[in-house]
Amino acid sequence: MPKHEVKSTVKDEELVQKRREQISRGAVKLFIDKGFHRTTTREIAKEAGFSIGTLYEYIRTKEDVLYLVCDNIYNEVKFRLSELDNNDNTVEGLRVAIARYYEVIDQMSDEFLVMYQESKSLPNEALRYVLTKELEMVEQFEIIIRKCMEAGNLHIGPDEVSLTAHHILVSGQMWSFRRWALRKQYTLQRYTKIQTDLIIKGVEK
Amino acid sequence: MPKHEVKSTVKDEELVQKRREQISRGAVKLFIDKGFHRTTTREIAKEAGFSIGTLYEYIRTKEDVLYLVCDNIYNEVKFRLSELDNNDNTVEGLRVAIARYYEVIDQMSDEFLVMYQESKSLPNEALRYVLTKELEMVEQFEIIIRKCMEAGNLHIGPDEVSLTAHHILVSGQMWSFRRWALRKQYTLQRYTKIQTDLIIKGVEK
Amino acid sequence: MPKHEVKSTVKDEELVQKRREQISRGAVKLFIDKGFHRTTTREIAKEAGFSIGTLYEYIRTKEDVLYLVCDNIYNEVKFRLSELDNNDNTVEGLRVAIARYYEVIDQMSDEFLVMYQESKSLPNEALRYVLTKELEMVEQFEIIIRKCMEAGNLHIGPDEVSLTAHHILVSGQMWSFRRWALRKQYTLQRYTKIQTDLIIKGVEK
Amino acid sequence: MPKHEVKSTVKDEELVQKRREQISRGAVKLFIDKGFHRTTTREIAKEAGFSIGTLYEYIRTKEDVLYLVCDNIYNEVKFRLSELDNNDNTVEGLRVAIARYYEVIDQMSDEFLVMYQESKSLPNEALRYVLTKELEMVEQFEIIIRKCMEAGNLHIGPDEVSLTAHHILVSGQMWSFRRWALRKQYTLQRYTKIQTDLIIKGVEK
DNA sequence: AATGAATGAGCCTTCATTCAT
DNA sequence: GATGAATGAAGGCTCATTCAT
Repeated sequence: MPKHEVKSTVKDEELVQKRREQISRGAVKLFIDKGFHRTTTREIAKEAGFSIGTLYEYIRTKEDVLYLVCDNIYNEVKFRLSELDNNDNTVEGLRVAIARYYEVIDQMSDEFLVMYQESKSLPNEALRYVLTKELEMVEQFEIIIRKCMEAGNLHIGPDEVSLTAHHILVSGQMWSFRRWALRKQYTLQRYTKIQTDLIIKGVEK
Repeated sequence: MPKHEVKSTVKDEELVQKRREQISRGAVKLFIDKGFHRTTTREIAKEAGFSIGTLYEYIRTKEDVLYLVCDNIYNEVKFRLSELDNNDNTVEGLRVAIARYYEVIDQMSDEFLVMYQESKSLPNEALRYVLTKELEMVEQFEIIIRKCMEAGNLHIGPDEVSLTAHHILVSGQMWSFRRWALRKQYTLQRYTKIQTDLIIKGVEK
Repeated sequence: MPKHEVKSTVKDEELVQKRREQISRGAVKLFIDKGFHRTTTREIAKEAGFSIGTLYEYIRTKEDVLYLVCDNIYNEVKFRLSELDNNDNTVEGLRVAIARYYEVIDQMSDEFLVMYQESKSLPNEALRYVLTKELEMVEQFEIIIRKCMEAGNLHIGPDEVSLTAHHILVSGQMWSFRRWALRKQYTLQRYTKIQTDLIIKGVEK
Repeated sequence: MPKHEVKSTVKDEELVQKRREQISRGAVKLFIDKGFHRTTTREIAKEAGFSIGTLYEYIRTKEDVLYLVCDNIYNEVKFRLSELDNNDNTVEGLRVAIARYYEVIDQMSDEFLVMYQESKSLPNEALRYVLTKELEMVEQFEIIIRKCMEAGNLHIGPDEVSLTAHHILVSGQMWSFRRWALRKQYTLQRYTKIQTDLIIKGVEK
């Protein structure tokens, strides 16, 4: 799946990166606050620190901004999770990976919300690209789980690998989606412990 | 939490109910297709079968329509789940309840998606009301779980009751949110079996 | 060639006709003054006597307005020329027809200018429709000329019929296009006499 | 009428000429294709082969480009017609001049169209200058006609001289404006013959 | 109670022009 | 002299909402 491309009239590639960073950073704030549809391009430009004309030197449509935002969040998540790519094939390694993932979500809770609530507004091609990235994250956990299995540290039906991976992601998203309910009752640490136990005991023989 | 009230200029309460039913039924279709923001009030009126003027005799703002839709979906879900309110305190009863819930979600998948993706656009008061309903559903499962526990059929820490209930809801929503990925690999039956085992084995001693 | 259709959201067909009349009448004034591109839709609405929103109940794009204007002018011209459709097969009858045509152009000089200078901005389909109408006018004169020939009152090669008809139209348009130069030196009457002589003597044996 | 002046910040007069040549040459292409209003200054700069900033070193406004284009076309036409300035006072000489003029138009048909359809967008002063040039061309033909008359080769009322000259120009423009209709029926040669006969027989005793 | 024409604030986007480098 | 990033006024168009009939 090729990266969805956002056209810019500006030639200096470095500047384009910098400006898009500004756009994305500003837009998330606004999207968190009012959602994609209620945010105007003028507000986005203002928040990014330049004029509406300049904004449109770096994007072609408002939807491009949404894509930029989603793309940035994913890359950030991926980057933060990349450190997990260790070779610890124990269940403990899995636990750590899950915990790390929850942490990332906890820190980027707002961004997650935006991404999941607004990505449906992406144009088709961009949406497919984002879904691909989502699958990549599922795969990342599938790999970790399989390594545990191959090392004989986890016993689990082959059908359940994918489901468990999905489940890890979803339980993480739950911490973001339902924080209005969950944070009244649980700390991140407690939530992590309970969920991880649920997942791992659930799949263990 | 009092029900969020939608003002109408029409006196005949029965007619109001009937018309709102029409509005909601038509609007869901549109929201499923294009989302709340991309759907116009004119389209809603047309789908409902009457004029834009008439639409505004039964609602005050477009957001009222969204509320009507969310409210209707919740009521439908609640109604379908109400049959579960039995006194079967066995783990098997819990299994059946979960399965029933998944079934409902499977049948109303589109409506679920709408509700969860668009409810953030509700005005504050209405949003709170909807969240309340969500919590009521969590509670419904908490009650079933507690009954199992009190009957000695399930052993589980007190902290985990609420979380397990949330978990049931979320795993159900997952079937709706991630159908693009999950339905390629699982049937509803298989999904139900695996998830239920996960949940129940996870919480059992 | 089917009439190019302009969509309207308003159902009352009579009202649509009335409003479009208003739009066209107002728009010509503005187009005469500033041309199509320099006229804004807001100005068109204001000149027509209603709000921008109302304007867009009767057209879909700004180009529709241009089409309305061109269509109206053509119909007006055609209506005014329709009285010529007599059965006078003499050269005198041709003279009268030409004179009548020049008169119409003289009275609608501004409208003519607009039509010929702006019609290139019409969307393709509408442009073709307008050209068709132009050809119909050529044909109208061809018919009159042929009748003269068949009655033995005019002798002219078959190839030259069409060209003479075009020539009549163009010499008429010349009175509109070059008025800045011609009106200094000629009255309409004098211009008509000279041109007609030129045309008729030119084609006569 | 003094030549309309286009200001430039660049001192080197030779460079200015060269650059403006580039601008004009590129712009005609674009104007032919999309018209003056739909062509952007960026496109003009690109087509000319340099940056938008550089473009504005040689013009002050977009309208200056239009003026440059119109001026260039006129000069080209004038240059091509200058060879006609012979001393052949026969009717044959007039025929040749007309034929030569039609040829030029046939070759520069697109440019003609641009000039006549877009010159109304020129600022007032520039428009007057262009009209002056148009009159100069009329005069050029008037002179040829008068020479024929004085040599006793053509008999024509004094009033008709100017009109005939105008007519020659307009019949030439007609070949450009109405090519969509005329070229289906006539070759340039045939068109030239018929039109010239019409003009000359028409004015001859 | 129903209709649908009218309204206008406000949105996204373009593009001529400027100016610091 | 050349460049191209920045600007913001202005344009076309939409759509939630109202109100006279």
